[in-house]
Amino acid sequence: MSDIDDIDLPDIPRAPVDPSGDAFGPNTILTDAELDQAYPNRPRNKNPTLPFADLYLSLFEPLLANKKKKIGVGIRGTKALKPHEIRRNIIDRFISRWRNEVGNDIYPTLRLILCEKDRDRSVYHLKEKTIGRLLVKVMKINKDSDDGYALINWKQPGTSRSAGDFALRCYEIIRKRPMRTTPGNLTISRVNSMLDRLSLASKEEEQLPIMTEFYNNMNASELMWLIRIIMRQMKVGATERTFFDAWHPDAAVLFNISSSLKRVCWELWDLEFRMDSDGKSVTLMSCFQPQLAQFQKRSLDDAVRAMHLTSEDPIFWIEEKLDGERMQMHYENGNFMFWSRKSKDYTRLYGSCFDDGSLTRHLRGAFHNGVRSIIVDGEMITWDPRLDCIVAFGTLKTAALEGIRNPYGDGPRPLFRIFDILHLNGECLINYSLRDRRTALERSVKTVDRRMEVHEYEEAREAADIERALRKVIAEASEGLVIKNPRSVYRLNDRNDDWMKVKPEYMTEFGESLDLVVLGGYWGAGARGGILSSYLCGLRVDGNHLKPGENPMKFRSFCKAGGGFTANDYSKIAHMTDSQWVPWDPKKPPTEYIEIVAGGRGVDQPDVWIRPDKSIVLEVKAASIIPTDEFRVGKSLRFPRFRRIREDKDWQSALSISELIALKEEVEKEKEDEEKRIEVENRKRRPGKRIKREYAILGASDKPADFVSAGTEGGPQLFEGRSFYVMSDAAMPKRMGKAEIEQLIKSHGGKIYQTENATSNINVIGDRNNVKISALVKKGTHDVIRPTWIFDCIRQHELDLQRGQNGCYIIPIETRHILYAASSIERRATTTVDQFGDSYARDLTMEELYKLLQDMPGTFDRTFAADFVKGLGERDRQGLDELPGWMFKTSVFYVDTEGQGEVNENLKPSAFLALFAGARIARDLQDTEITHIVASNNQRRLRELREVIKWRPRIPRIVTKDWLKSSLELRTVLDETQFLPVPSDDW
DNA sequence: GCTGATGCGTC
DNA sequence: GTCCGACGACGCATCAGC
DNA sequence: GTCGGAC
Repeated sequence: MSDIDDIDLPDIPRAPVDPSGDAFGPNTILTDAELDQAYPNRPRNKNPTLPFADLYLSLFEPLLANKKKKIGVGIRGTKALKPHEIRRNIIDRFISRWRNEVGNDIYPTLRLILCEKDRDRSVYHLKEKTIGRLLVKVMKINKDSDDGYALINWKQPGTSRSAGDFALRCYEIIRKRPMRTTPGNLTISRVNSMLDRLSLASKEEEQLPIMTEFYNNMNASELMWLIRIIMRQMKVGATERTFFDAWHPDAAVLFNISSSLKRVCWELWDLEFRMDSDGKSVTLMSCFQPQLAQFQKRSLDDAVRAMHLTSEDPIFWIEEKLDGERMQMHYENGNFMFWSRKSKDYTRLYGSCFDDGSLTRHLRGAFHNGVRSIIVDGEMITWDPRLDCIVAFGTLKTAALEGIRNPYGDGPRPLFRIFDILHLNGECLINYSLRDRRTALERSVKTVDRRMEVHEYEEAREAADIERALRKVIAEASEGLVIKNPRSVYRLNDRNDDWMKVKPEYMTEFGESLDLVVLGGYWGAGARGGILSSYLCGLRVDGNHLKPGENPMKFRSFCKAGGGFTANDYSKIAHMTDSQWVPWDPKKPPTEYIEIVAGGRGVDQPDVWIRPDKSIVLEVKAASIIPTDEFRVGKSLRFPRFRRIREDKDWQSALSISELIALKEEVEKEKEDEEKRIEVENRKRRPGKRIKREYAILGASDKPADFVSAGTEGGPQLFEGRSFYVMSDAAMPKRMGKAEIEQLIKSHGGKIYQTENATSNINVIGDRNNVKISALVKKGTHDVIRPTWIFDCIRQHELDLQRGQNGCYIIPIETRHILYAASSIERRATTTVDQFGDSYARDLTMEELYKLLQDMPGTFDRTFAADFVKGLGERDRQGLDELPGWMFKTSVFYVDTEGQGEVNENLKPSAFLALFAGARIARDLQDTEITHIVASNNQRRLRELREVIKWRPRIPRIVTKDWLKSSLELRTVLDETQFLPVPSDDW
């Protein structure tokens, strides 16, 4: 008897495995025979499909005409129909006409009406810009003519009211041509096959003839609606819900379990037929619409109330909300399939069997015996095995691709965290409670360490439990929490109170809130056509960033804000900035005031700009500050949204670049503090139990802190005379945009090029295997060095400067700096030794280390250091191999003795660590070269220390031993302010 | 051949 | 409450244009 | 993802 059979499952008949559904991907064009086999009961039409023009004449335009609520249209004696009732009537009439005149197969037309849900035809790669270009060619007009310009700049307000409505603008322009005015004679079926061809065409030379064919056979209205279909934006005031309801009472259910329009049309054409509970099951290899979590905007108590706790079962669940991608996985007898939240097939990325893919090849033995088939729901995240932590959002695809190329490498890789199960061995589980599903999940899936894991949850009873979890989440810079009702069934394609997301912003105003100056504007689309609906915001250049002689009213682009405005906000802003807007000329950008990313790169240039002193200040809220290449500041906002107009502020009092850096640090510190508080609380409750911080390695999120000091004025420049080609952003030890890295290099005198052949002896920098880097690696002409090396060099340089040394010391390459070695640097790196024979890269045993320290001649007491090695406990030695010998080369440490003349036992290992990393150990606190004091958190002693060092020209940083340890673990000198000893009296 | 523009899909 | 469209950031893929 | 607005 297998484990699964232990689960008490009611006797639900086994759902048949559907042979149709998603087994054929988009654009598989099947023969009739194949179709007959896959869909034996599909309906056949008795007559040809209706003319394409009928769609707009009897459906789209009538629907559009009844989109808005009309008052007083009731005919005398009858009750006025509500717009949605009118719309429903229109749809009903269209469907019944189709049944009468054509037959029961409505699929050809429904896939045009609900084009955004049609997954049987893949994407066209055509949007406004490209369609505009094609149309110019199709109509053989000059792209610089008025009409050509109006097509490309479709959002720009002009003479007509079509600003922001691309299809409408096309209509206006097409209508002027000597074209047919009466509808053409293309049938819906013919349009479908032409669209099939269009979706297979990828190049302009293939697209153009098809578009021309459309153009020659349609009138302007038909073309307008065709363009809406191609762009998958009907905007007709009726979406799939309305059509499904009109088509068949089970249509929505079938769509939710299959995501297939084809099945909705071909299996539910008969109104007499109703699906039974068996048919309503989630089935294997058929993509279902996942359940979503509702945003909880009321109080935590309300959230708890929504869990419907009873005295018999007063429990709800708390899960961490993971910052990855929602993914469903289907498995049957060695075959896998994956789909994303919006039903995109990702099997190619993660694998179809145990022999391929970035994930599935590692999943042998992931299921308990007896599991023949299973469907699970979870979050795909990125895991870095080297740091043993979750990698920041946005790296998943990269990691998965790398996992395919290099399945057994030790780089970041996909990790699938499963939190639900929908199907097991032929049984659909959606109608079981979450708690029962969980039991089934735990009995069927085995953890494959850091590849596929069952997501943890925590049982809770009251709001205080959420609060506690929330604080922990803040400290770990996590996304938030999901609160789940363990008694709830799985509701497909639904957002309800059974799953609720709770975000930290709710409690504390932790989300960043920033006052930004508006620099530019963008014309809006659709309902916001004809107005400036989105604004380019910027930061004032100040401090070191402003070069002498520059206009102090200089701003750099930082983010765009286009959400959160009410209609009233827009009119107010329009009023406040009236007649101050200047069209943006890409050839002559107003660089005196506004800097955007140079060289044509970066985010779209604004349509219009405004002088900062004539502009306004917007308060913008965001989830976090993130690195970017698109904005000149090098940082941007995640999920930015407008809050209010700051009429009390102007360009001078709004946020500047230095203030942003300060703000960022402050936010991080607050998080640290919060974390400490929770640790204290937890300790009180469970003394001795260590806080498990599996997923939040110190410094993994954002540290080391920013390099605030750009290069020094006048002094020697670290990278003087060196050339660099930065090929990617930095993933380690923190994420940093390509532009930001380039900026960093430039500010230290380095020259930046955009190709490796620009000059000889170029340093190629890269941190991931993107296309460009892969191509270069293939050529094998250049070494690719990780950005960490740049950071290490700069940090070292900054330390040198602190100590008054002006030398420019370039750190030798170590193995960990190498992304790819074409030459012999790898060998050189491993054989590089310093003057004491201390390997930069090779692991040292404790014996070797002990000997090394004893043999070292020099200015300080070697036995003092060597003694530490002997005295080290096993625990302290762990994880301290492979230490970079240069890291603290120019640092002078004083390990506090608390005036006892004897180093505190707790601090002993610190001294050893520092020493090994190249630091000098000062024996006397009076030594004025001391750069760092390693101290405990004894409040009285801290006060004494600060008193002693207060007047020194170079004030040493007081740090905890954790700073040293973490710095060494991460191989980077971390920001000291994150590791200030926190005074406490109990030590 | 490389670069930038454009589109798609994730959040 | 629920739905829907108009917006934000990123990374990757692909093609047009030089 | 976020948000406002229509219903």
